[in-house]
Amino acid sequence: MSPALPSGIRAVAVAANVSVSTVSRALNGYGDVSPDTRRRVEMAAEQLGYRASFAASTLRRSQTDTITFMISKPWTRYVDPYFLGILDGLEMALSSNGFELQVVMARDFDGELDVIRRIVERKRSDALIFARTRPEDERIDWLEARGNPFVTVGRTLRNSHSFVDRDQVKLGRDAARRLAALGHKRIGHLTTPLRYMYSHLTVQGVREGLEQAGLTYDPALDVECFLSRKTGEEAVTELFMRGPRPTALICGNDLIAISAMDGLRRLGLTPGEDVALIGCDDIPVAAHVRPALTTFNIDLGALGIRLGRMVLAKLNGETEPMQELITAPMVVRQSDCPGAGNEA
Amino acid sequence: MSPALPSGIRAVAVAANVSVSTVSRALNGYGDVSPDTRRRVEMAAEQLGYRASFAASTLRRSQTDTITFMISKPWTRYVDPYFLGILDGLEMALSSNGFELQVVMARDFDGELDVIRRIVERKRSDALIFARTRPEDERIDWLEARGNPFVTVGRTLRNSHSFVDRDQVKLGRDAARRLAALGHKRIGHLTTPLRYMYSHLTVQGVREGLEQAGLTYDPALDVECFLSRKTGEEAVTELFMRGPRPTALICGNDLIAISAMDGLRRLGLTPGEDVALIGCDDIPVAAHVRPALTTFNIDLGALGIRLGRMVLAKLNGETEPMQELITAPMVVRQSDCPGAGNEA
DNA sequence: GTTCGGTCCAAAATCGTTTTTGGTTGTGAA
DNA sequence: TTCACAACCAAAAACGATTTTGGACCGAAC
Repeated sequence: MSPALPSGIRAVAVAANVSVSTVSRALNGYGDVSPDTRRRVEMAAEQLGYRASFAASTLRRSQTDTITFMISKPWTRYVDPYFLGILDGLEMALSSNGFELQVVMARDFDGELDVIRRIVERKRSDALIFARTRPEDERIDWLEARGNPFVTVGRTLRNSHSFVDRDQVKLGRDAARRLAALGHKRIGHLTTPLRYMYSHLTVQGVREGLEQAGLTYDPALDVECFLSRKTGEEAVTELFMRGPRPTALICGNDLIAISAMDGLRRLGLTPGEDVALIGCDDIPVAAHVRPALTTFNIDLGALGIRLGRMVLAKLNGETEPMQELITAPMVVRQSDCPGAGNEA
Repeated sequence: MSPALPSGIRAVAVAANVSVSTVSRALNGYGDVSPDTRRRVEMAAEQLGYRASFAASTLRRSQTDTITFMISKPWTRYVDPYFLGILDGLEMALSSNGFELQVVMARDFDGELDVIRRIVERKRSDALIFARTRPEDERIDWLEARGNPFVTVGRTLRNSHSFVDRDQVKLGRDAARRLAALGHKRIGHLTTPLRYMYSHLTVQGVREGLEQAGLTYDPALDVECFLSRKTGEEAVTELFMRGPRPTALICGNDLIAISAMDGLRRLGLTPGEDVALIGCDDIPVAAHVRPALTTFNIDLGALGIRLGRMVLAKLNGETEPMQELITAPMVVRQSDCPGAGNEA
């Protein structure tokens, strides 16, 4: 009985007429290999379609060269441009440094920590990234306690970790101040779910903006929207039925704003004339609806790139928390009309 | 010098006062382990936060229990609901069978095959799934030649492989027939990029529908849209400037339709009154724009689940190609108005 | 009192790399 | 001629799990 045919790196070694260890050194760019030998090995590998088994090399090096991004599933159907835009930039930053990006999905809120634990405990990834942070976030607590590298998109109440985030406070402030400057006195706010930290930051910004403009903040003008259930349309109906009507609406995102327009029309009001609207995110359709939506643009690709840089720095031994805020510029279109206070 | 502290499965074995192999058998649900021992092992593992290293168990079993979905990057920013909706259902189908879903992104078209090769040659995944197939698709050729399990969303010219797909032909037919029945004689088509197979199938369906309705198909009424560059807005301008104007537009997707509305208004036409529109995909805003968009809904979650089932069947040894078509029902709203032919 | 069958478990081989350790070859200087 | 030193390479020891192989123990049957 002849010995089994060699496979894997061994086959390459045979083909290149060289030892196994030499193949490894040649392919991984180490020294101690003559240029000639290196080329011979590379050609043999190429010809055999050989690449080091991920499992084997990971096991030996205890490094995956892989970064994992976790997508929160409950939101996927509605805020995808958000996630995919980030992934776009992130992938670019990582792949140009020899890392691979890999994405996993969490079934639901409770599942998120489970997903993270599976990844980390099974050592499938060198670092983690996720978004949609909560004011108190057990995922962050767990990762911090375990000392695992990670970066988030979004802050928490403690802010003890590394993150990249949009400057939501400024964004809320800018929206409120613009509407106030346009003469609006009663400004409503259709917020994104308050389960998320960024919603609170926006509320805070709106409040600051209103107060800076000499208006008082009235919580009764805020309605929390859940895109999967309560759209802007329903929120508008509720808000306009229950008390003195606002003349302007700050909307937590563009989808809320666009469906709110529909709700306004249902009440016989003309969005962009009777009621001003400002959205957030500048999704592709924002420029094409009527009235064209005034909103805040965010360069998601750039955000992704910064995330990538940050996580790579962490893997390079950086231990201090890194925290970056990105300013989202307002894109003025037509939906933010002057308020009655201006006409008076 | 005392021996190093045991770690990994060995630590569990010590804690449970049992041999290493017994721990493995207990944790993986094999026989030959008494219920009592099994519980002791499970408790020890739980307490130590132990899980089998992915690399090690993969190496030994040469199975990853992981399915990879590849997202084509060029489209991410615009057609995202498409991808994430599918992933949603897919994740569900896989995780309930003990498999993990993992997503990778391809930088560009040429990068797609590279990504696939990396995954397959490094044995990172048991099977592959991807969408956006082309009439001739080298990814499929490569995977077929190598005999690697995979399933696609979308067909090719040869159709020799397993896929799940929307019934684009029927969809195009339905759209054309409806508009014809509404009295339209000149029906334009703003197509998705013809690089993709599904665009061709839609064109074919539209053509069939027109001919069934006694109209002749005029290629001069088709304009190819690239969402990143030529939006529906530009396409409408081009189409309406260069010849006899159509009175109805079939749009390859909702984003094209919504931006086409904007283009129509720019020409002084009222979408949904002067020109009928039908979109495709039923994205979240479709119901909220004015006029509310008539479009085709597709249950992406269901599509994902079918994909998952199919790929699992393949891993269970099924070798025959499996091919499923999903019918997308039309959602009638307001944008598809009667044509002049009806009024005459 | 053996022998046999079951039930359980320990030791060792294995998966395919990387990395260490040590050895061989050849060249130039003493 | 010999020695030191490069420059290169082969063999073997990891990495951490799974799985095979074989052995211990116990009760029942002959």
